[in-house]
Amino acid sequence: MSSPVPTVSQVLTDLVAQAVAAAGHGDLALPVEPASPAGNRQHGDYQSNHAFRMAKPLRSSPRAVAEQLLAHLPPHPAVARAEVAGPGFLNLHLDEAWLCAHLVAQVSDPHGGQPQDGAGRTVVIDYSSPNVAKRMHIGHMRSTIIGSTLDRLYRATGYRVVADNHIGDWGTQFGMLIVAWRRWLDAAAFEADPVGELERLYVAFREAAKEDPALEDLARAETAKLQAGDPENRALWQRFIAISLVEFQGVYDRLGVRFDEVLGESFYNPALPGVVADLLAAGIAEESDGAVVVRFSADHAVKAVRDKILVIRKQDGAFLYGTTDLATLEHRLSTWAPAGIVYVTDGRQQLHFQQVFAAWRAWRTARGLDPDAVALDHTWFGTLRLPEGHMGTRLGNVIRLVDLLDEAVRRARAVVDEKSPQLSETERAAIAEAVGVGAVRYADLSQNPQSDVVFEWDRMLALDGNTAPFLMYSYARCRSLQRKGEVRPEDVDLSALAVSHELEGALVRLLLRTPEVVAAARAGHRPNLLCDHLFETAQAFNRFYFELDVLKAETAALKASRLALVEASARVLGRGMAVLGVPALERM
RNA sequence: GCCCCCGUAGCUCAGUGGAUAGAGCAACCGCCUCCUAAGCGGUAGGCCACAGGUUCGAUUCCUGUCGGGGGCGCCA
Repeated sequence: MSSPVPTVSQVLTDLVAQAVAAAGHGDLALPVEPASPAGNRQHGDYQSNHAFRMAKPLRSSPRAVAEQLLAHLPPHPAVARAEVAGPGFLNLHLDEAWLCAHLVAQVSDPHGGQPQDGAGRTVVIDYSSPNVAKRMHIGHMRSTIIGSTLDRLYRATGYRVVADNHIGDWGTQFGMLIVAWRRWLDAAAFEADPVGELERLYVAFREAAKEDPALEDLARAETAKLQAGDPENRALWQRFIAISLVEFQGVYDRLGVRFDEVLGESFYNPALPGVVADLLAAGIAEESDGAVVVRFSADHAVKAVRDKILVIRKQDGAFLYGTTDLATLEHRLSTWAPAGIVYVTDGRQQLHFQQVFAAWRAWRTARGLDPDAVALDHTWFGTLRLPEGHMGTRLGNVIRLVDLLDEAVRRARAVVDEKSPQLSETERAAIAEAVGVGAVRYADLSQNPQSDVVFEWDRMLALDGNTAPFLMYSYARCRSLQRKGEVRPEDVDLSALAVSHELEGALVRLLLRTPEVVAAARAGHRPNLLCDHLFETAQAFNRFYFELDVLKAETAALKASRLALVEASARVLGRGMAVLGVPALERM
């Protein structure tokens, strides 16, 4: 329907590429370094550092090459002025009328000017993956929130995404649970909080087994019966899964998380003997002390796996999660033919995934198949710890995810009640829910995923400064202004946009950069880049809002222009917040 | 022992092979008769752990040292 809108960086990079060709250096086979926003306003809007790259092969000075590029730079409406500065920077000062027109084109585009570079490609994203029969705690938060944001980033850039929740629904804990269920079930407690009761039963079992080791044997027997298809155990197991999924869904609905598939570990169970047999037959795996292992050589290309062993079948014949991961990989590849698979887990699983990937690649090669048919990516995040140390069900210091959300909403509610007492009870409750949950999501997303996190309530639940509520407030201000001015967003004449003040110019430039930032955040699996940018953009909006009059602007033209800028801001912020999973409210 | 991450303002953290390293919080000084003060402006705060190297340019890349976290055959 509409032609795609290039990013500003793309327009300028193309221009530099043309200058390279016009200067007769098109044969350098050197990809043109993308033009980047200038670090300092005095250095223009964007800068091209490509002359530095070209200088060496040309045996010339960067400065001289930059001068040459400048001389051959084709005229373009975007560029008001270009100059060479310092040792060889090509500084580009952009034309504000062009910037405005480009911003209007961007925000009018169905994709918000977001290049759809993933069009036609599929990516599977594996995230959240909680264990059945346990309530989700804050340890599940990072995978869920970061994963769902990667999901949104990929979709925003045109990919077809298969979000797959690989839940932990298989394993020896079910035997324990079945034993405990039959002995100690508190029916009333189960009625009130089903998964909470399952969790209590599990902990009770572990406690009791310390005193009475015979319980372990009973549990093993029940696990074996379950795996052999015993109808009673199987029915119980299915019930555990069903109630757990209901519980998870409650959290997912609040967090704005949804999956395309929920294929738990048990789904792959039937395939596991075949995987092991195949790997043995292919010579990838071998028997060792009664177990089956994949052994990696001391000079393996992947340094991390050197001299390491991946066990895929235990001495007792049971399979491990590495086995399941291999079967899962095969299934995903044959079912969805993805260009990539992204696993979002804790950083402590780095070695595990390196081993699984290496084993799978060797297996592919042994079958005469392309090991590079799919890009495997383990996107890991830093460990979440409590100020006092580690957290665990058995340590008894877990913070449940629902409790975190409830506390966030409670704090948000106190602020809403104070700031907006005129709103109805229902509306204040809805705002508090959105603000609280948004704050939690943003707190996790706004730092580098790979940093370790020490969980602190006040930081996680902050409502001022660089937080989701700040973005939400900025957006709500746009809408408030439109209501007061009695303009419907869809009626705003965007073409009236012009820059008459440097605060407007700064805002326009930031709004225009958003698609570049979304692309970078997706490519680097770094949602925090988008958080930073939206925060900066919202700050620029608030400065504009504070300093300049919109509805009371001196002239009709100025008012029209500023209303256009407000609408453009609302669209960009709203779109960006949607990618982060932070709700955009009409008022707060 | 080997492998992976981290060390940036008082605190919590961003950041990039580019020009003068940023934000939030905390501290201090200001701004609501005016479109939402969940906001805006200002002051103060730094050997980017340390030492070498790579180059036009290193906080960023490489090597080493020190300090912290994590992982390393039958848990996930």
